Amino acid sequence: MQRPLTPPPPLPPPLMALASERVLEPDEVLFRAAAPAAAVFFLVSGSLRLVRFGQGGEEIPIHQAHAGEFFAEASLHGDRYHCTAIAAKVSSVLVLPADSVGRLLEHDRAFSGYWIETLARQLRNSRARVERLCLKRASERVRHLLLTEGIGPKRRYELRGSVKELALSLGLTHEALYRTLARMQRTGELTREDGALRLLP
Amino acid sequence: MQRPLTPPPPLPPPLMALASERVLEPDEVLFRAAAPAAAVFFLVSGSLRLVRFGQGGEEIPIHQAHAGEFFAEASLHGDRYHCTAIAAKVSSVLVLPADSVGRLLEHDRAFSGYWIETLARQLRNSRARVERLCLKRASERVRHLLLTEGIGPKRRYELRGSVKELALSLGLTHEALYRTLARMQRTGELTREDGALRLLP
DNA sequence: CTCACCCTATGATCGCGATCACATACGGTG
DNA sequence: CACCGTATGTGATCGCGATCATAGGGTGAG
Repeated sequence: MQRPLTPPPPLPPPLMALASERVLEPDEVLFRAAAPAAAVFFLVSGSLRLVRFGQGGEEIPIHQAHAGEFFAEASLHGDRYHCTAIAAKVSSVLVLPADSVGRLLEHDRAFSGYWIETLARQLRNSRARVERLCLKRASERVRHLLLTEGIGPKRRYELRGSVKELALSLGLTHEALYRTLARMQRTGELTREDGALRLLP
Repeated sequence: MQRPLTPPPPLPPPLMALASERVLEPDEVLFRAAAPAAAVFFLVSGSLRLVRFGQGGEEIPIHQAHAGEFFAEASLHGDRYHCTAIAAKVSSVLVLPADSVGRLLEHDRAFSGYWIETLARQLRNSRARVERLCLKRASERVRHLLLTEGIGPKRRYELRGSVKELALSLGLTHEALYRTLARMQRTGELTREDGALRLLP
């Protein structure tokens, strides 16, 4: 049972004033690549896949959005979405019209500061992921994940969603990740308890 | 002879007013991880490696900064550098004290808009790189690079720096990249002319 | 010039992760 | 209840990229 019950952080009131909520069913498409970029979104609950389609029509996963995250922030500066957003489960999103948010950015100094911090945090996360994906061995990627995202001296990492999803975000197949986790447990580098990973040495 | 002679884009005047220039010799360290984050930087010419050090003391490359890019933008929000910056060749950087830039962000609306666009562009680039690194095969990464970064219908990609550096940023060894480029040329997917790659689909 | 150094490039081998296959457990649905 | 879909594992095999080795070429220093 996956019920963390962590409410997403509240948004600034001026932003909430622009928002309308939309509930998505699994596999429902929120927007499609190349469609006019009309809005920025905030995921209240559930999760979405942001994907592109390869020349063979296969899905290329770009990002997995989790509760409490903005996505499609590029709508503020580009005029087209560059990926397709598909709900992975029942999800609730806040729709924030791009033009309204743009006006808010220009006139509300506190909000532009908030937005800069949001972008900077996402940039940090994305850079950390690049660093992780440049590591060659699966065990190194897992260790890096725990070292950079883990909490406390034991580097506890609560995994949101399934191990399969984690494997995807680590650039591994789920088989490779299962095996790597099992091997790291056997060698005593790692423990798993309910839905969390923890480093030992 | 690697002399693109593309001058970096000019910075906004209020930012230039805060800047002081510093010239680095090859292998000179600009800042070290965990040192107090005193400044944001802009690379005028040359290139730098942003690295961390693994538990074995080996360099883990995080980013290669090129002329015309900001780096260590996180200095505005964190109080420590989270990586070490080392000049890869003779380089010229603009030093932008974090507290001054922070004040500028609070008071200069045009500049905060500029900064938001800068962060958003970097976030897009970083996300594209994540997407690229999640591809399994080397040829797919090269194709993805040309499709997303290439210019014009022929997807021309001018490579800045050496093939070895490109291999690093693609998460490959240089041997693998050399071989992949050679194979793609043999199969007619790709051409190389002086310092550029071009797709031939 | 010679020498040192690095980039470029390719060959040979190895190991890790991808891939295919299969078993089990769990949760929801009719 | 039976049935289905999905997540969780594990085994067997294969292919690709990592790794080690080697060689030519270009450049700068002395």
